[in-house]
Amino acid sequence: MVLNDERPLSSERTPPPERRDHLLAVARTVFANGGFQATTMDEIAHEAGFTKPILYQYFDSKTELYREVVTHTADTLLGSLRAAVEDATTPRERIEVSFRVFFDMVVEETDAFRILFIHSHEGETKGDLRAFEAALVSFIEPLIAVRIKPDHRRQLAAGVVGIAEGAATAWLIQQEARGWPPPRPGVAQRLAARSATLAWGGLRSIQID
Amino acid sequence: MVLNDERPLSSERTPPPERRDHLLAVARTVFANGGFQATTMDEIAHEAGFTKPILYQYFDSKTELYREVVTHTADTLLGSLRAAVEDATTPRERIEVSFRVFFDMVVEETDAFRILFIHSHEGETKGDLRAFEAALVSFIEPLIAVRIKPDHRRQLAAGVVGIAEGAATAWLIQQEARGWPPPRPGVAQRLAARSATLAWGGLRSIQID
DNA sequence: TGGGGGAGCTACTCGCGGGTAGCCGGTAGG
DNA sequence: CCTACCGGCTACCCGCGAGTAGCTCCCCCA
Repeated sequence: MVLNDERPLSSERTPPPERRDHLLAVARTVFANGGFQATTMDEIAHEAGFTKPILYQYFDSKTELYREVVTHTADTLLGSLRAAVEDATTPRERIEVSFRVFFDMVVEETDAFRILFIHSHEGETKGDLRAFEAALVSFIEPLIAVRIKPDHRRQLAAGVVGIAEGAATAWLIQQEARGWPPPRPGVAQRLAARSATLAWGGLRSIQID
Repeated sequence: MVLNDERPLSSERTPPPERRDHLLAVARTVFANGGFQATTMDEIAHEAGFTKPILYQYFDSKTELYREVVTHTADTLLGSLRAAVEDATTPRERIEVSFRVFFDMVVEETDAFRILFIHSHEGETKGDLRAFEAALVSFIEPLIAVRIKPDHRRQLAAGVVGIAEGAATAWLIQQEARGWPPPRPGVAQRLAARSATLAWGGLRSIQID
């Protein structure tokens, strides 16, 4: 319950409005490194240059904070995907552009994806993650133009999402093993192009049923 | 430090030797339902008809127990895969039989796979899981006969594994949502055949680089 | 029928970390 | 220069669950 009269606040570090975003960003990084359980609120607060009570001014609980991190990432990706597909015309183009958007984000927002794919989720955080995966599959589903049974289409969509996740996970783990060097330029394009070829080639060979 | 002189032990429920296996099996089910964190040792012990101290006679710690569950499953799957591929002759056959083995086990040993794919692995348990995924990718890698760069081959292998995991996860979640009905007969074949088609078709369209 | 032994259980300790009460110091205003 | 206010921090509480000490009761044997 902060009434927030705007006093000048002379030598302030980060004024409250931006502070929330800052805290979210820090939380994202710390969660990315350690996962949900292993990360403590003290750790996040300290990393952000504050202490726990401040954190609790902005977020009701650890779970809440984590969910916000996850859903923010998920929403961002899904938004980008939808926007990108708008501009594409052919089915193949839609698949390719989707992979491009996906891997661009994996490479540029690595922390976010480490949370989504490397650490998995139990308990309170499980639901959001499943919803995200389901949303990805549902996004891909209508892009599959073959005339097949709904459950077959859904399975193929899950497979295509799996291709992306598999390649992304492998890349993330490799990067981690190498101590997070700066990503080689063009790596996102390469990952996307190869995955798209695999997926598209696979989809082309599906028989109508 | 049990010296285990073999006295008859008349009206024993489960004699120590089998008891360990029993406990492992129960642990697998309970972990499958709740994941690592949410499951307590009390819960496992009680579910097995005993109490905590007994559990600690066979396993040094919760983490140890969990790791044993995970590696047992992983080893079983990898063993079956290796055996199955022996008998196959053509590359396509090897891919197909691998998917068959994989989905057979997903459908028949559902609990094991819920642990591997649906639940979380942070901290201590993370390493084993990653090793398992890496082993799967490494298993698929040599089955890809195209002449391409090593990193490209590895990425494709990760993609193929992703197809399997994506389809498996989707099926598991669907089963859970439906309250774990008995799997429809032939579902493993269907999942395997469709996934194999997707993967094989995709691999066929890869360009040599 | 009494005694000894051991398997298994009850009931505890202890550390950890999420969440919070209440103090403290600095700044601004008189 | 003194005082009042308030942002932020220190220091605490509390529940939970992993791991364990030690009791109990049952079974076997004398």
